[in-house]
Amino acid sequence: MPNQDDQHEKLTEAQDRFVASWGQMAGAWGISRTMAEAHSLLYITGKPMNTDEIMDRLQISRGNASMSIRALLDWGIISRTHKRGDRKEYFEADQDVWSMFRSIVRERIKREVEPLLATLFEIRDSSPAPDDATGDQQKELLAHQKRLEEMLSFMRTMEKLSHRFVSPSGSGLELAAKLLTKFDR
Amino acid sequence: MPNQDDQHEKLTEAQDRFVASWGQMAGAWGISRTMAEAHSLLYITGKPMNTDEIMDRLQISRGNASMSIRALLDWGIISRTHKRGDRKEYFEADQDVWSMFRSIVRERIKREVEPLLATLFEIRDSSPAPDDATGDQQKELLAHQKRLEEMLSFMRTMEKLSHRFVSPSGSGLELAAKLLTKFDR
DNA sequence: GGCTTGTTTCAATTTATTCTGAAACAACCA
DNA sequence: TGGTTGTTTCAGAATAAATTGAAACAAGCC
Repeated sequence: MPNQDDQHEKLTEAQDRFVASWGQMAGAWGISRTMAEAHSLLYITGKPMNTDEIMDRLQISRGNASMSIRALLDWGIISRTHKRGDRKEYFEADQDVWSMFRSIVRERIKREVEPLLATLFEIRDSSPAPDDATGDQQKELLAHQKRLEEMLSFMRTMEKLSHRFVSPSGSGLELAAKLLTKFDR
Repeated sequence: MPNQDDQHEKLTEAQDRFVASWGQMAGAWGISRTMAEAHSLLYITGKPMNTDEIMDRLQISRGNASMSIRALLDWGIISRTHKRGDRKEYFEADQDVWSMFRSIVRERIKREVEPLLATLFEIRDSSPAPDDATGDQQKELLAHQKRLEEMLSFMRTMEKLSHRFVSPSGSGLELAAKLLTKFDR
């Protein structure tokens, strides 16, 4: 029968593996490796931790820890807590994966989709009007306009779709997703 | 009334702006700036272009152009063409935004989600079994298991959902998306 | 005020990524 | 086969991004 230390060591090892594999995905999610690691550490341990504990566990500098934690707070996927009789700040991760995911989507729309949409509108408005041209040139301008419109319409559909998922009433996201996959093929 | 050269200059300018704004998003999408620029150039001009034309227009080196084009081919969002009487290879972008998007999702699932899922399964299997423990330790192991399971279940739902969108029969993606947003609030 | 504890900032450095340019390669032609 | 045109590769250079560590800052306490 395994003893307690054995068990604990294995647990820690599993946690570390979880953190590492999450860190690898960081790039894909548009956040830095440390951010991803800190977040996954808080998620998988389920325990509030302070800056020093995070530094020690991830072997990173104080500055890096501070900035990564700040960024996670800005993204809204971790939150501050306090322990009685301890002046340090503690941080904990949202334990609901779906709500965590919603926060990420919300933030990425704000940071990436919205600015791009704004630019696309600008470009459309500053593109030459097909009415003012004739013949082949007019065709070309019309085609250009069409491509812009299609991209715009796509982006707006995606934006609206995401907002739906993200909105307070959008907790249906989980249900919707499950339903969609349930009735597959 | 605007003359032809005026019009053409404005068109080129609009295209350049499109390419630039797309390039800015590159990081967020997990591809390099040049890849994004080359792709958006092919998309917005709608014309097949050869390596030299792309180099000139984007002001990049031959090596960079070659590698970026190759990567785009690998992602399946541009394709080769040829012109009669011209030995050069030409490249053109998929003009259907939705199918383009599907290719991207398909590729990202393959590159990011699937490996992560595999690792998560491994971690679950190598995590210590709660049965072997007692008391608080058992509680802790159970909580760990639960968090792993939730993450796994989330990722699998997402994977299935994406596969649905991506599958040949999944051309319904566009319709589904439009419907979902249509009946909003 | 001065002391202790905890947090943030940021210039300098390290690390990772992207890009260049020239050489190697490949395919065709006479 | 040698010449021409087009493409790919890759070591080194340039660029961008993340990280460190020490100093500055805050807040509480005596």
